[in-house]
Amino acid sequence: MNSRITIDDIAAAAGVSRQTVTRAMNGMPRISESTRARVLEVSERLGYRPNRFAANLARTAQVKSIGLVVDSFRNPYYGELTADLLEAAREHGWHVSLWSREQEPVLELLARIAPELDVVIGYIDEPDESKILTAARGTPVILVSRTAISPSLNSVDFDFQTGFRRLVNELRARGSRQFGFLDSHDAGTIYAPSSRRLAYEAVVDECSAHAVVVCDAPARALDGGERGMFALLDAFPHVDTVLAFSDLMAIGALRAARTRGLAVPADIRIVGIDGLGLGTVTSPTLTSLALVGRELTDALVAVVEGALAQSATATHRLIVPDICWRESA
Amino acid sequence: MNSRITIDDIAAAAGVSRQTVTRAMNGMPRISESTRARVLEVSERLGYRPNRFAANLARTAQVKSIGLVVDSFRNPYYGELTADLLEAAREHGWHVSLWSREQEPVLELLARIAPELDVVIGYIDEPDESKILTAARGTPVILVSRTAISPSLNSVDFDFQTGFRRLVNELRARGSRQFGFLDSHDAGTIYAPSSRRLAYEAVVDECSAHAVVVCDAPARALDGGERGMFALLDAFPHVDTVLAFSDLMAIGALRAARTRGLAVPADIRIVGIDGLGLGTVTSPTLTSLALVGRELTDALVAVVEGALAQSATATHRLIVPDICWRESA
DNA sequence: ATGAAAGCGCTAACAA
DNA sequence: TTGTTAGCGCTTTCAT
Repeated sequence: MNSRITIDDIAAAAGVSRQTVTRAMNGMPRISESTRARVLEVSERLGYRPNRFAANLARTAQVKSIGLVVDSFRNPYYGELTADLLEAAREHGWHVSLWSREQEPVLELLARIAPELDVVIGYIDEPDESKILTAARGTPVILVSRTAISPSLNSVDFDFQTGFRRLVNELRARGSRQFGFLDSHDAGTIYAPSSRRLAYEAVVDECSAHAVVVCDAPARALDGGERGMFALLDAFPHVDTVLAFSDLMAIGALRAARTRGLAVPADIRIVGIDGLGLGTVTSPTLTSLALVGRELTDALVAVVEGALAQSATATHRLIVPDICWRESA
Repeated sequence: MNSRITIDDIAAAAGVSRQTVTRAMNGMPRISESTRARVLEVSERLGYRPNRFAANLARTAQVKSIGLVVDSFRNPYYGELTADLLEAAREHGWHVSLWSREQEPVLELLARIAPELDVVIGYIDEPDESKILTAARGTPVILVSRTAISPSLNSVDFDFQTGFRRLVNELRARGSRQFGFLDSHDAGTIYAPSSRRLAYEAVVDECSAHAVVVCDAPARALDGGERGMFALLDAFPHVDTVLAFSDLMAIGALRAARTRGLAVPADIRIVGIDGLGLGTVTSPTLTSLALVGRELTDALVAVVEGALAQSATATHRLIVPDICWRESA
């Protein structure tokens, strides 16, 4: 908004007061059509562009601006989530700005953007909640895909255990006996079992032996899923059903199975997590535990509303992922 | 920035002037460490959050804010582009906000967001340039994937003809003789050959007969690519090389070829357009004419800089897409 | 239908 | 090192 020419220039040029210019520019009432037309003509001719900071400063009802922090937009999961959130935000008149953690430590990013925002929704991999709160400097934060402990942090988390239980029951009904899980491991970090793996193990332990392989690759690496699947097939050849940390890893696993000459789902069942549209275009199409979608978006909206309302207590939502049955299982 | 408590509250509570609070909050010099600590402590305790509009209004050097308008974040092409642009913008200190055309007519969207932005980069499918200019209301616009005619519109376009010529020459050297093209057709619009198709035809006409099939599906529909490929194989069984409008359509074509029992690239070569990372995880991996990447990002940055400089004349860039050779051709 | 006055909350320049 | 004085450009009262 580098406008050198201001509302006063237009007012002078049109021979009216600033308020009249405001009325004309913002389509307000109490102005005659003729003066409105004249003012608009002048402002057009002079290339007037209102200063948004001045406008918002003076305005009483300010547009709420919410930030979404994701791992990377290269990951289609976040693309789909973003599209959903953008849609919901438009209905609520919120302004959404998007940020990825690819280039910058998350706490630095948070400290940088928080002052500009009314709420931050974030996939934030910082274990220390107090550090997150410090970085956010008073801006409400909504943690996604984890449950906040601190009373000042909102969160939206997934109930993987219930989701997995339903999934495993269904799979067993379809003949699955020996389960395997492909976990993700971000390079450069110390491996800790993901909450997805833990939930899987809790569920599977109840009924049968199972196998777990940790892929030395981030969730979005399809080749990581492929390599992990090879390792899993080598180590546990009896496995007949594989759950992967993400849809992308599952797609990699799909490739590995084909390379090994295994038919999916006849020889081995493969299930992803995410529920991406992408899973509809693989062959076979990918069965998945759906994370993105209406339910997640609705939960985010609800928690954002709570945070905007300045409510003293944090809001939390727990989502049970739905099974999205397709061909691969 | 719904802060009920202002800088004055902090100043009063800390027993200093507003200026001192500003210095403390913004890490400015000319303040003792002790007072800074005290002010920060007070502001923390009171939950003070500076009003960004007031700050930016008073500030001389305002953060430039550039908007990116894309079709949909569900399309991985825009995900990759977004990730690249975000990275570049961070280096330049620009603020990027992202918008998709999924929910709103592009001219309305433009009119709504332009006043908030210093530059708009957009994939805008409105043929009438004057309407775009009117909607933008003075905010510089950079059209992507088309060349602007108007002297007030910037643009970054792709030189498909040169790209295709190189591609076709290489493919012919590898044995391709009968080419086919899979064009995209957005539902609900009157079909007009895409610039990609026209460039392809201009190149292929020079050397051989060829086939074109129009998919009744948007560029991002993989199943559209699949259906189109079936149609193409039915109508032109002699075709040995297929170029698709996008990588996603090419991936659909890959599936169709497999369904028909055709080996890729042995029986038929398939080439996409986009150069997505996604093409590395198909089987076979997808050869593609790369659009996203360093070259596009650099061009966008250059044109944004031109637009921010308020230069009277619009900036234009023409990019020759590079061939990204993988297994499918 | 139009205008005058009074800020919105902050930072910049200049003093002290 | 700290405080004082002026605005930044716009929208809101409230008059007229």
